Amino acid sequence: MARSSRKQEILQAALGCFTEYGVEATTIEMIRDRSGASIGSLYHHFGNRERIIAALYLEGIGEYAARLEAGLIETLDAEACVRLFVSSYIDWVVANPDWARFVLHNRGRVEAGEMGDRLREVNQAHGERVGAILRRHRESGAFRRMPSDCFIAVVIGPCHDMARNWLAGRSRTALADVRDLLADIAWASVRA
Amino acid sequence: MARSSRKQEILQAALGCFTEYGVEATTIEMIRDRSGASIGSLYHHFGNRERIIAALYLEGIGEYAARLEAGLIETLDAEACVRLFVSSYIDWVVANPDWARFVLHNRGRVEAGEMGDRLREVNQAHGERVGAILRRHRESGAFRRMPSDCFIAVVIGPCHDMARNWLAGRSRTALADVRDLLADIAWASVRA
DNA sequence: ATAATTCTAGAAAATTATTCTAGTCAAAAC
DNA sequence: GTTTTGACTAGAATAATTTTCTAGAATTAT
Repeated sequence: MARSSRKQEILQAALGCFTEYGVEATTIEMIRDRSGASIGSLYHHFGNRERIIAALYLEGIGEYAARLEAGLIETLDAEACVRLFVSSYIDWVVANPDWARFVLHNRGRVEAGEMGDRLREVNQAHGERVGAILRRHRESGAFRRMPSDCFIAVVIGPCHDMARNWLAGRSRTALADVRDLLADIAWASVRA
Repeated sequence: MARSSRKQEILQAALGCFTEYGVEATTIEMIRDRSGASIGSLYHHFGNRERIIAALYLEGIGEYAARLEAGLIETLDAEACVRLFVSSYIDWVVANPDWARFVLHNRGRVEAGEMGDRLREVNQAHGERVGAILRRHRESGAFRRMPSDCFIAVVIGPCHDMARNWLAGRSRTALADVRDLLADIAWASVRA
């Protein structure tokens, strides 16, 4: 067995349980069962239940953030930049629905817990890198003037809501089908 | 002691604990302590921990939904209607921050749990009443054509994100100060 | 080969949630 | 005015779940 594969097996088992039964309702025993690991192994790798949740969360947003930043670096045009925000988010959700659902519903839990500081660090670092890229466009006058908090919320907020509904099976519209519409609206909302 | 005041005391105590320590970390014992109730009383009123969470959630969205619907009934103009969505949401969050934070972060938990069906019923009924009001405007051509799922997400999504950030103390901008800006953007995003 | 380290195992202990029995209290029925 | 009924409270007992702990297997480094 490859090194630390057990750790990944546990995380995958946990995500499976969380998706199927909800985070609250899954017990350590269920994760142990599905992963084939022992209690000892589980606690060796993660220390406690909460850190399993936090690890899954951090890995999820990490992958998405990396993708977004990689794309942004190559994108010089303000409009393309805004559209990339929308489309890379939608693409990630469509490609990783279980992970996306978990991440969308558990930020508060992780932030309130012992890994909260760690998460805030990671988010802040990511936010600053993205912010630096956006600042160029803002200063060049490509965007309507508004607080930067608002800018992010306006661009990605509709995607979050739409994804949440789609992931919960509440949406009659396929998420992938509204990618371009949401990108249009996002750009129209923030252009100068 | 007025009838069923104990029940409300327990709910308030629970919300206090959830705000202070997070939902995961608060135990029945902590709620018992803060409310002054006994274990027996707690279980008499709610049956289990999850139903305390669900009751708090349902009461929270209920109050907000009632306010919104009351406003919508008196609003005949399409633009005013969209602005009302934004402003009544922001006003509610500013007036009830703890409750708003709890509701924003625990929808998934309640939906996944035993009260999930009940919540979906309530949400669907609310959605249909609101949808009926919006349909008039849509059919009169006041709105840009888009799936109704998208419409809601575009109007209220930025508010959700902004509120989430503000409630978590991540926002430098006061939420009340961007109410009109968000309403402007919402209307610009959905007008024909 | 052997020492060091990481990892796995599962029983034992601790913590937390829930059930259960025994009541109190206030109002309705008689 | 007492009895009865049902809602409510109490806390001990029980059950479920998480966490700790000790021992040993597997892997890596020396």
